[in-house]
Amino acid sequence: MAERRRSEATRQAILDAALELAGEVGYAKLSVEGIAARAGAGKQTIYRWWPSKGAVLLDALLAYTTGPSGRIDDVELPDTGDLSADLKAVLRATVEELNDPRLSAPMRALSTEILADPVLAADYADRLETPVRELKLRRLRRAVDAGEVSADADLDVVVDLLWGPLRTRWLYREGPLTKRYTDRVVDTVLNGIRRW
Amino acid sequence: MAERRRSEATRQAILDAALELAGEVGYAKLSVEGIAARAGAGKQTIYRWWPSKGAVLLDALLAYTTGPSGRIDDVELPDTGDLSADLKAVLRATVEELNDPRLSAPMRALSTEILADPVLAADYADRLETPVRELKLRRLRRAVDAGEVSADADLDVVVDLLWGPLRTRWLYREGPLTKRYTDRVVDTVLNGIRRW
Amino acid sequence: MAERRRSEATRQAILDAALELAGEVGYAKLSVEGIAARAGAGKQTIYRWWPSKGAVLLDALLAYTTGPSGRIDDVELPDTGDLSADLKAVLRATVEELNDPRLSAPMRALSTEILADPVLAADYADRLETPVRELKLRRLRRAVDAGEVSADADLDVVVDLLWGPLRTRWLYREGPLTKRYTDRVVDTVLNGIRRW
Amino acid sequence: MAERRRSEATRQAILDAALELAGEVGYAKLSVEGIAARAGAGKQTIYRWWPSKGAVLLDALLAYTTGPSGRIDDVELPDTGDLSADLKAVLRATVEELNDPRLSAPMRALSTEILADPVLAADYADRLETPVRELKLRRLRRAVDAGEVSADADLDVVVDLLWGPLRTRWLYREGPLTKRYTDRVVDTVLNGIRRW
DNA sequence: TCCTAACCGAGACGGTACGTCGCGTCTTTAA
DNA sequence: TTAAAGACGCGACGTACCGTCTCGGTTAGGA
Repeated sequence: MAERRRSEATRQAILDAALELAGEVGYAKLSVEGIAARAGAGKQTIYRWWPSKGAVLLDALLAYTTGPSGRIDDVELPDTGDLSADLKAVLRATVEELNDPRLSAPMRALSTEILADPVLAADYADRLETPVRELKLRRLRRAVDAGEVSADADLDVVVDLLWGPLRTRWLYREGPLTKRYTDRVVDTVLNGIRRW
Repeated sequence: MAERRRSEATRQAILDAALELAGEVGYAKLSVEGIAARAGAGKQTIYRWWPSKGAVLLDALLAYTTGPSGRIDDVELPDTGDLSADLKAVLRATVEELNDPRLSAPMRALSTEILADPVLAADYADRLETPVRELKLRRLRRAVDAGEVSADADLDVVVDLLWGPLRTRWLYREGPLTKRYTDRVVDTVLNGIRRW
Repeated sequence: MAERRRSEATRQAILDAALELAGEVGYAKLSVEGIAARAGAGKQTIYRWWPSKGAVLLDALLAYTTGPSGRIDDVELPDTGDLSADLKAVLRATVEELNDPRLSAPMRALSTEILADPVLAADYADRLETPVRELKLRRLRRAVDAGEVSADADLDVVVDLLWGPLRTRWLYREGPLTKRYTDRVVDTVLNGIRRW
Repeated sequence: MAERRRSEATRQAILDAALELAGEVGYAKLSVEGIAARAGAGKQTIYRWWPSKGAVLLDALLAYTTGPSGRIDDVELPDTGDLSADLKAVLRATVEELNDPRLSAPMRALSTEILADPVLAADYADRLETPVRELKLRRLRRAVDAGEVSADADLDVVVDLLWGPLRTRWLYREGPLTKRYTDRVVDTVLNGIRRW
């Protein structure tokens, strides 16, 4: 195994410190030096195990959102048989997360790192974006099977339509994130806007 | 009058330098010092007129995209009477812009600044996002009037659905930006995914 | 005449401001910008008439110490016939001046400029140091004529011996400037230290 | 122990660079930035260990004048039994030092800093001025013991009389520094100027 | 159980860029 | 023509972090 004598306590302290500091001081003032100091760790310890500040954040967020198991795959989106209701419920939960500064601040920090660092972007895609997208696709495929959704819909595009606007709105702070907004997104995606 | 004896030549040199450098060295290495050096200007001259690196970029991009007039409002999206075709044409143009590093690099740099700076975000919204959104809304309203689009569609949401996914895909580098992708977005938004 | 349409009021305001600021903020923070602002003058006005910050200070101190006449030559050191008493009186007056921050601070500022600027040093020598030294030499020559002082004394050296130590002590802050100290200097210079 | 893991090589490089630059560019253009660049060191390394540019110069001069030992106390002024000859020899050596730009330029730079910075002045007094003065006083006390010098002479004043005029002449560039001048100073101080 | 390597905290180091201050020059407008 | 005002290019300031590099001290494996 690669990491043999790594101190688990220190690893946790660093992830915690990163999350806390991102929430407290914001992305712009988040520094490796600061994380190390808050964690009571040496800078070298961070550089030994993570290639960048963003990688620390990614690990921290993954650990935080998935809990101790670290597994995403064994989760499923709700499936009550009513796609519209299920999507609205999921998006409402997302809105709640994005409105919680404890989670939102580190996510914004991570996003900033991702924008500037294609390697981190790929890592993020592999470890968070893709598995989560797979969840969403599974739910949509079931809706196709159930005859709720047209068989020739491009489900990848549908995922982007459902979650993309919310992310953009949040990132650019283009407006308040409300449940009314996500409900309308779901309705519009389902029904389209064409007048028949 | 506000700024009276400001040097127009220097202002232009700074905006040009900012755009060039963002394209050449990328966001992470874009520095006020570098912009000043490239422009043959003093750092103080930049700090005198712009509150931040991002504000310079915003001005630079505005000047670049709107040309010498600086006006956005007197532009209109194409209206051939076929909404689907018009939207696809516009989004294809957007794809082309986002695939051009000369424009894409500074836009990415600006986005990074916006994420971290709410003041800049508001400025961006006022001066670029809102006027451009208004263009889009005008075109959609005409489609409503023409009976192409359902009268009870929330046009603000529709704008987000049409342009949001593209922006997200570009920002997070989640996949290639192709005309096929935007065509499908348009089709899906227009038709919806519900099976009738 | 060289200076034709020069504004006397502005000249005075600048000299006053220089003296005041040197006293208030100390040499290190004394700036042309500050003097101009305090005097309500433009920076260019200072650069038009003085070659350096130090030259302003020199003019300011000359104007202050000599009063409106601006003449030094028609002054004389006291001559009561008792050289020792006269020298002690003069040096006590000097001590008093050096202990007065209103005069001492600008003088220290001027000294700092002189150390770094040989041109200013020459100007200072011509306009202040040399005339004052001449006063001192005249008094000593009278003491020689009166038979109080040995005819083969090098009076230039004597002037340095009498005033040099005080200046060094003041510049380097090597000890308190007291009348007891200058009295002893006078006694020692007059009597020598050799044991007969 | 205070400073533990400080790099001795860097320390030396900084002191050397400071001395060289003071000699080459003069005080006015001596900058921390320049010293760091010349020494191949970061600015922060200088600020970490010295409170000011002047403190670097003081250390550099102390290291240079005392050699690797760093001790002043175990030196003695010459004592041939002839005070006049001994003093003249010492002052002639001082004249030579002050006429050597390699030493004189940094000393002038240090003096300029001392004028403006009382803290540095105190440091200078403690570490250079006072020990050297003690040397001088020891030689004079021996002359008193030998009966060469009157027992009621104030030896502190005598030190000032012997070395003060030279320093003033040098600092203000009031005249050439010659051996003839210092010889006359010694003679005058020893004999006094009173006509008996 | 001891030895010894890897890991740890701490933090100095050479750098880069920050945002600020003041320099001396310049240009504009008003008197 | 002089003056107030202040923008300009420039250079240095002192600070914050970067990522790399020692330094002991500690701590867990394999001998």
